Amino acid sequence: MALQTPFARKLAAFVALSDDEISALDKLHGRRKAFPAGRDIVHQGQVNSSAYILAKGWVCSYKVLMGGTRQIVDFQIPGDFLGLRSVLFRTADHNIEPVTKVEASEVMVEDLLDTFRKTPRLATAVLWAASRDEAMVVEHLVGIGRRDAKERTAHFLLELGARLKLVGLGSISGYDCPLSQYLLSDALGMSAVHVNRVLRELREDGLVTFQQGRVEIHDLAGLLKLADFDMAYLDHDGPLLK
Amino acid sequence: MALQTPFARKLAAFVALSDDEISALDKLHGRRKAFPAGRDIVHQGQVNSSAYILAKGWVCSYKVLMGGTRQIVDFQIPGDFLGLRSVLFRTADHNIEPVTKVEASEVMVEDLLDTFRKTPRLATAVLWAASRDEAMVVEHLVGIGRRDAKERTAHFLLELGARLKLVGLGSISGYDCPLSQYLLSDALGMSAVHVNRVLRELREDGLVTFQQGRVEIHDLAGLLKLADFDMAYLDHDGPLLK
DNA sequence: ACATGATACTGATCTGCCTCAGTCCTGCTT
DNA sequence: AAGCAGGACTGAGGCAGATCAGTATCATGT
Repeated sequence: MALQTPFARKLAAFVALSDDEISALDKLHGRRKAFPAGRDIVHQGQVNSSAYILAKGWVCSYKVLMGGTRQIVDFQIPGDFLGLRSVLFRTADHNIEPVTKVEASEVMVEDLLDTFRKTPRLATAVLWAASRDEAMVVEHLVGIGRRDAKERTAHFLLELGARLKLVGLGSISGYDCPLSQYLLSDALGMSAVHVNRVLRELREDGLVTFQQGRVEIHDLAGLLKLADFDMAYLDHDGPLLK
Repeated sequence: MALQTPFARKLAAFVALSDDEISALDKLHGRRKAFPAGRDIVHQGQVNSSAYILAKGWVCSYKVLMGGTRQIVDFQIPGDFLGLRSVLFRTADHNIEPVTKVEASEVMVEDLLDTFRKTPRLATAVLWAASRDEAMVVEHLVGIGRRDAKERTAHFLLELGARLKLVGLGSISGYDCPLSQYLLSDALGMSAVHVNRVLRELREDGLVTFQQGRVEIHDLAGLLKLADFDMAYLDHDGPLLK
């Protein structure tokens, strides 16, 4: 059976999926819903929210704190699972906001737990996918904690490129990116003003340009070196679970 | 059947465990090993490392970057799972270093995957535990990205207290803490010098003292307010999965 | 044709935190 | 008892990045 969805394709990188498992995954996809850009799909504190599998468009997950400032934890792109934690914890611990117009399949909690019961290998696969997401958050943590603004920005652009390439939405030399400098600043933990200056510096150094919604990587080697980028945490060679 | 280990106690917060499941969990605990403080249990890039369930002592997980600086991602205390990602990814993406003398039970990969296959509810439970860890990492990310040094330190001390209380190693008013100011600085993403100044400020404000390995919380309300602390991500009211 | 609102971009000033360069104290080694 | 290492602690000076206060450009709607 062919791998239909980007989500199945992602899981297949870890667990060699049987036909039964693939069809169980397909059944997981519930009603397809559309969301406009800007209005939250899930918000902090919401109980019994749904989970989704993202089919089209970009979203970001973020947390708000007292001062009104927010920290974007990660962006999600097609094939990514949304709101798994919100479901497992019953109450959402973060907001999810569409960056662009978005289409996503709803996943019902009971269906999810039921699928785990009937096809335990899929539970392991989802655990793997969640661990991969955690690895990404850890990488952001390290970036914000110990990389300076320029390295951090470079790293971010490289990571995004690598992720998009894995789902067929970009190449090593460039990709379309709907993020504003404000969104970038909320994700990178710096001011929008500074994001702007850093992007100018990267441009002047001949490393990357990010203009009109398009990222072009001009000097990959230089960028990799600046960012100390190691994509081990995104890339694995073949399914672990046969 | 009684819940023997802190690990089982933690999982029971999410999944109501049957006798069969509890004994499956117990069988997961392999050889008990001891490690001296300071020498890494697992290091970045190591392949086929084991996972462990921490029984005694504290460890930290950290990543090193080019400049030789490191970022501590989290500390683990008894009952926590160590190196799950290293196992699922086949190669470790971070280091694990004992902060004190440590005892831990080794978990073999095959046993783990086997347990998931035979008792799928345990797979869901481990997924939940992993998600809880991710929630903690997310909270650190937000802290480093958007909280200033004082708020961040306050938040850290509160979180540690809450976690220790859950496993019976401390109370709301204080706990023993074997961390040096250097370790703190690596975790909080600031210099040791600054950690020292911030701790002094917190002490002078009458909020907390951290001296001679002991944290005493003197003004809980004030500290909670300063840190904008919300323990929803650590605390859940009863098992989700009956 | 003219407001309105996003987003990109810039210069000037201010500040939180880092770095350097120490001191003091305690416990360990020889 | 001296010597030494690790950790807590302090002051002075510097800098990365924040904040403030704009301008320029483009796409909306009216």
